[in-house]
Amino acid sequence: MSMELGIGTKLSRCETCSIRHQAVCGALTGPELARLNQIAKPRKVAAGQTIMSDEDPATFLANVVSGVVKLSKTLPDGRQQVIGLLFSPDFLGRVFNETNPYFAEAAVDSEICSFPRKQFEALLDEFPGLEHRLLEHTLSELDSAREWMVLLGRKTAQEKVASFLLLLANRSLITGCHHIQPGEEASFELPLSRNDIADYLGLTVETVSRQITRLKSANVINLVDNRHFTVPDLDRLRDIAG
Amino acid sequence: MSMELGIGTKLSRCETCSIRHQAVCGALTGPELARLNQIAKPRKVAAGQTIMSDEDPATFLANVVSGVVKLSKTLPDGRQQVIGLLFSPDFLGRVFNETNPYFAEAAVDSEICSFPRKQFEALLDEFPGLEHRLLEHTLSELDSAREWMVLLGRKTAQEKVASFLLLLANRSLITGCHHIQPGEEASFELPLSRNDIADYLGLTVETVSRQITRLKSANVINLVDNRHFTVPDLDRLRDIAG
DNA sequence: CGACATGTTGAACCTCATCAACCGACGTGG
DNA sequence: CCACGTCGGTTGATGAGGTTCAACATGTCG
Repeated sequence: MSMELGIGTKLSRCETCSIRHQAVCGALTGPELARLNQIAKPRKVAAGQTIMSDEDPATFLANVVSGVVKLSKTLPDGRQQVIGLLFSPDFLGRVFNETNPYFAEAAVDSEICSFPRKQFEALLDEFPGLEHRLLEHTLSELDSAREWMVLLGRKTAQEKVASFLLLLANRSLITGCHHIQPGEEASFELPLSRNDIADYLGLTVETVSRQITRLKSANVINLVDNRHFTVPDLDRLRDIAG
Repeated sequence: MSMELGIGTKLSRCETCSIRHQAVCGALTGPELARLNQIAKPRKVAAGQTIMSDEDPATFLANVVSGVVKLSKTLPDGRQQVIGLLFSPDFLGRVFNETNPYFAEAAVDSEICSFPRKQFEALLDEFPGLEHRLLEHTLSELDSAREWMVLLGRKTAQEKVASFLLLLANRSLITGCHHIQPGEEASFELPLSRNDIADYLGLTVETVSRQITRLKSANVINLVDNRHFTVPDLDRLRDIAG
């Protein structure tokens, strides 16, 4: 049985999970982790597939195991705003609430590990360490959201695009565990279409496109293709991002 | 001793606190509440006074007991963004972090009840119920922040101003426990200067001023003075807010 | 090959920012 | 007591940054 523990027994899925220590699950060990394992259901999600929708009841929560998840909200008349990107050890969904607070879809091919909401909440109640991890995670999401509010409210198109590229660079460096040698150009992937980038930055596709070509002309970035770019000098990008 | 309990003893400050059940403290009773009471320090803050600054180390946290607290962030070149308003039972400050994530100042004369951060964190660790309350609070702050991102990124000046007035109306109705009779005009207070409103909405003072007079001309709102307005028909305001 | 999606580029337009003047309220000092 | 400066708010004229609309390029898939 994969949920038994002890020398010689088979390891459970949670125990061998690649993000075990980074994600909220990191709070649990032994029999506690086994309990989580019982309700965890891994799932592959292809790029473009929706994971959860606002309007829908919040039936499950999830960890992002790999890939990128795009969170968005839409105004009645169709205007859209991307309100966040979730990367590898991030947590997805809304605990203690009956409806999802946003629309979530896979930006690139991704893997998530989902939990039925009610059962996960029961575990939160039972294991304060788990709830603590979730709190820490929520707090840092709140910090990021507020940082983004400054961008949306006060930055120019140029600064917005630069900030976005910088964000990707930072996240890629973390999750990829990639160390750049001085002088080495780091290469990054754009997990979003121009349209989604625009919706993330509160701009239009055209403006995003123009600003990207402008950064390219200024040799701040190089485009290897529409979805990959390199940054010769991160500090210069940082300056422009403000 | 005010921290002892039992029939006939004097009630502690926390026990008689007006927001005791609404704030995070609501999780505690009896000896637990007494522990919180030991580290709680109430404080009056005059309008305009700063409460905490980013850059400063996060030495304390607080509950907003009365009044309104303005949270903001400033770009190196001085551009400012108000990233949130805190009302009566809201929680102020950043647990588990060495520096404050924002600049906080009293928007109007306010009272807060502060706790040394380290000691409060120790209580969180000791009383899971307290941490749970804080999590719930943080989650709903995150929801609001994301809602505001839609406003900042996608709404027009007109919609922004209308949304802001609507927000005030909603918060006033909650905290004031005020029930509007059908046909009765509800009256609200603007806790922010035009300048701060602009910084909250990602606009300039001039645009805010123009949009307010526009709403006034359309009879959506009435200004009794610069800091007070009434709304004859909240649904109309809601329509304009989008 | 044509249909479609995604991205870039150009031109015209418009919303909102900028700059400046003005107004009323308030406090201070001659 | 009134002139004066200051502060918060409004209003007007002008202009720039970003949107809108449209054309075009490129790549992909039936």
